[in-house]
Amino acid sequence: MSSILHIALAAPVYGLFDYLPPGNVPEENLVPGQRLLVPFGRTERCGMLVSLSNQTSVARHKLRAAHAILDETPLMSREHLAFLCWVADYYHHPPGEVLLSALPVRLRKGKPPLVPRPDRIRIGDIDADTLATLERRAPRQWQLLCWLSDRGGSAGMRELRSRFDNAHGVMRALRNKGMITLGMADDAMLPLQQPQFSLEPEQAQAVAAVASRLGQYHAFLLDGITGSGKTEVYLRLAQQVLEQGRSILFLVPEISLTPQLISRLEKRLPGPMAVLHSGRSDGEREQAWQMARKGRARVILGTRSAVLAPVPDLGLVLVDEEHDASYKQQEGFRYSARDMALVRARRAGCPVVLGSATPSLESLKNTRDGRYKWLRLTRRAGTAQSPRMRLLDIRNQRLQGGLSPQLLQALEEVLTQGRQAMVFLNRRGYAPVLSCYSCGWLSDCPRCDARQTMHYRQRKLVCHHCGNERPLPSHCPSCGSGELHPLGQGTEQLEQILQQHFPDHPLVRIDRDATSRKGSLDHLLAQVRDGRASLLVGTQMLAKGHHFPGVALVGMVDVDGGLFGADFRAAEHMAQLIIQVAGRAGRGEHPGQVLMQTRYPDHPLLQTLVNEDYAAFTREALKERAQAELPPYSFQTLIRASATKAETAEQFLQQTAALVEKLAGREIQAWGPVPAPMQKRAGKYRSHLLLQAGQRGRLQEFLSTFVPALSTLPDAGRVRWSVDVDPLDLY
DNA sequence: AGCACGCCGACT
DNA sequence: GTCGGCGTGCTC
Repeated sequence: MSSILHIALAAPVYGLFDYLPPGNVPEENLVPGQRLLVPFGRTERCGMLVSLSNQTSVARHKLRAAHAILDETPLMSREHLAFLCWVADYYHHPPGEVLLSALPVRLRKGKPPLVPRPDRIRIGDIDADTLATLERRAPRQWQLLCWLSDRGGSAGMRELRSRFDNAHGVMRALRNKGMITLGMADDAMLPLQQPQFSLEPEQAQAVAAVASRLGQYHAFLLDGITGSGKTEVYLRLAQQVLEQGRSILFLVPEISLTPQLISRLEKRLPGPMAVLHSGRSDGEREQAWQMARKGRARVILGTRSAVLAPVPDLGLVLVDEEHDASYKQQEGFRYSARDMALVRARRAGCPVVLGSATPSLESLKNTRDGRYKWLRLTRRAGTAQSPRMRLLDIRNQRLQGGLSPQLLQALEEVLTQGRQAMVFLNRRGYAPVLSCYSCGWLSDCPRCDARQTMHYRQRKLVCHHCGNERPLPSHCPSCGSGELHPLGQGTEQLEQILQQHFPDHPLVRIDRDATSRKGSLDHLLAQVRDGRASLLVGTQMLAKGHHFPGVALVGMVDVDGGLFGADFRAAEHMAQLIIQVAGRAGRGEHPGQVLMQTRYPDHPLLQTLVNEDYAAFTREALKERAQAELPPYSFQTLIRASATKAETAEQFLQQTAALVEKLAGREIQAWGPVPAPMQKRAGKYRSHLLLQAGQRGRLQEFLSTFVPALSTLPDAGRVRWSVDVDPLDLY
């Protein structure tokens, strides 16, 4: 009885690779979910055993034996493997890349799992004589022992670290003497910290609605305005799920996973928490991943990729700010963590809650269709009032650095009252382009169809699309004249202008340039929170998740950018951004005001947002989408191709379009090939073919024969191509 | 993705 | 005469 091992390998090849079992290994030792070392071409790779059978479509002589088993116990359950295979199938992405991207980096490379780091410290054997000398000879060790004994002889490692700086050396010394022991917490449920306050009626209703469905799949949209207390709803639900001994997967957007959120959850939810996100080191991520896998952490908090982490006994899935674009991976394996969160909940048989103040049109449509239950939080907690929004018509205005006299006036008033104000501009750098007044030269990027942005302090020109940079020229590279001038504004310039205008009011700028060093964002945010800074300038980083209760005025320098975007989702994203930014104002007791500069004050999108609300905007937008048969009323898949020559990419997609025609019925429409909106990017020419269908099932069925056939097209080897199922933006 | 093979320019 | 540039092809 010869077994065939079906193994996933990280290679851009569809399907699994078949191997024979390693020599001298009893077959019962092979379990799906184990990693194996296998020969692959001339090298050796780490792969994941997905299944065993006695069948293979590979010629007998090509089969090779695996070299070794890397894990005694499998790293993934069969259910989790099945989920990941489902994901690979849905996105028509090579299963090896999907399965291995769900592993922490070291494990993916075939390294042995890290030894679990002890998370608890206990008093060991204390010898009276040694103790006496310790007080004099090693005061730090003495202090630590006293602290431990005050807490009943044991404490959590995290607690210890926050209490003692650089506890590592002290601990090692004590451990060598046997005076302390390190180990794992016994996972006994700690008592819940009951909150001291009660819920608003709407919050209580939302909690009750979800709680009534614990133990079964049900999807909820928690549609709650900024400040209405969505997080409190999550926390109450999580507490109930923990009491049942099940786990919570809590997804948040990239930017909002802050130390404040982590510590808030830690205070309210008992037991260890696994935090998974890209800002942590590989080691930290692996430790957290293992905690999740073994069920030692019952709360798994993370960004996009956390949706792929193994979580046994899943009892609740939470997706905060579900509309956020960072849930969609924009390169390689282009999955949507929000959508996969729903799939996971369905497979695990547990509720899923999507929360947002500005739900995506997709989710709103699902509530209309009855697929999600719509839970609304319409009241701000406490006495906080919703901000007043006003448009500032800047046509025929004398602007100073892009700021109108009205906006400057309003800022002045707020600042002299001793309150905080925020100026928002979704463009970093000093100016989006540098130009020569004598010859018309522009700071074009040599590798993209884009301009290089001027960065003043760093004295350079940078392309925000490919990263290409050069020193800031003092004279025109084309005609040699000294008449170089920046055109337009970025946050760096705003900072400078506002500083000159309000020299007595300390200012903080928050954008990717100002916060690139680890921890600098928290440092800047702290300055705002404790009132050291009264003026904030920044990009959309400001709009996400941070609370600024003291901000009484929000100025938006330019809301016109999103009004006429080429992308059909541009208006939706702009509306979400405006509402999210507006939500930063007046979370304290004062009502805030929001001033938006525009040259199109009559634009229907702006009118609806200002005179009505986001809900009114979404009703209009959904009508338009339905009429145009655009998502969520249809389903799309984008085939992207890029090559060093524009014709090569175009040619491949023409072959692709012909293939669509051959394989598809009327139900699949193909648009293109068309050059991508920014055709040249990072030195490559990019082209698109958009597929669309009225039904998801039809499109999926088509893709499952179509995508594998793509690699057989004549020019497939000459271009880089990728399949983007449910593309979020068409760039 | 790696890694090789393979055919054309500047170097000990 | 070789070292090495990256185009193309394969990996159970």
